[in-house]
Amino acid sequence: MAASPSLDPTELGAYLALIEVSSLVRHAVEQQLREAADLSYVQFQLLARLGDSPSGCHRMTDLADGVVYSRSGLTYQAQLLEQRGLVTRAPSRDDERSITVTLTDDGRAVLARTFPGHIEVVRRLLFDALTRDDVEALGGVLGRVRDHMRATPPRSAAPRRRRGSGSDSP
Amino acid sequence: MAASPSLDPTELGAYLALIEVSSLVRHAVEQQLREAADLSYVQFQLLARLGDSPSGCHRMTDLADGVVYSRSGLTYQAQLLEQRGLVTRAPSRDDERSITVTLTDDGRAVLARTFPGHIEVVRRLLFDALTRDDVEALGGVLGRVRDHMRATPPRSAAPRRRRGSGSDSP
DNA sequence: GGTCGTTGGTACGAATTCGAAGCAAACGAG
DNA sequence: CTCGTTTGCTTCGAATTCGTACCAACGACC
Repeated sequence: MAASPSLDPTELGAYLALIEVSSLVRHAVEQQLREAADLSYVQFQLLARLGDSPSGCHRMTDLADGVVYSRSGLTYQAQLLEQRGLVTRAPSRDDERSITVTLTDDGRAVLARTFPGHIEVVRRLLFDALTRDDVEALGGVLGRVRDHMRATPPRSAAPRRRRGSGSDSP
Repeated sequence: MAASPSLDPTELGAYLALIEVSSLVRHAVEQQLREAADLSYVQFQLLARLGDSPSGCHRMTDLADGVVYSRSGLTYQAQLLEQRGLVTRAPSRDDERSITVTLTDDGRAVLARTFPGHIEVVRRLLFDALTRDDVEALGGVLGRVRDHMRATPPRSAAPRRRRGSGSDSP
């Protein structure tokens, strides 16, 4: 283990700014969404992801992994969305244990109705202070980080069991 | 109001990457902190902020605003930290209704013990994929955004009352 | 074709989170 | 000085969140 894997002031500053900015954005967006469509941020993210998909559907696990959420939490949210008629849940044909979540027309409508306001808040908060170059730099760097994080380490859902000592053998 | 304040693909990508990266970092860090010191992320942030302060103390409200947390949530967390002896709470001398939260020696010790591991995770996740220039660009841009967000709009704690119709007069 | 380990999802309980309501101290105008 | 307003914090109830335990379906292997 490294004795002092300390961060430069620059790195520390970047990290703190990242957390602070994302918290503030989240907070603001959350209020806007709640007020405009009575959706939590996760719910909106789920709808957005489904709307983005060509098929308009996804497996539960992929959704949970995508929005970085616990599986049980996703079950809860999916139930809520289903009760409101914004999504449908049905077992997959390929894999009997998979549940396929599909965006309904109502869901798509809500998404379409909510998106502009959401975007507006984000633009005002995030991009009004930035130049074109800033935005490109930001996107580039964060994209690289995302790829890095999604590649190597444990995914959103940690491996099911956690054996005491070192070697978990296949 | 703008008819379509839509975001470029570039902007949208940057926004999504920001949310995704921050979520992943938060998630990873949270697990590490829980495991290493049985601290939630907020708790750690609070300790860190107090440790950063020259006086080692802050008002409740300033802490809540700093970490972007509800006031009631902060009360809860502060109680928890106080029970564990990591902070002290005492009414302020200047202002009888303010509570001053102060880091104890134990708290400082826990912070010192926990910091390296925390930093290590952040470095591995966030900075191992980045060049020096990347880090500087990231910090610069995000710093600018933070200043922008902290400046203009509603702070973490929304104004107390929200009158029905238009004119709230001073 | 049976068995073991893995994966996808759900129920349950415990802990957290937030907003609204409430209370007391401080401030400002008259 | 006194009243109305604002600010700082806590309590309360309701909703969310997560981890863990659990069940069912899949897959590999013998």
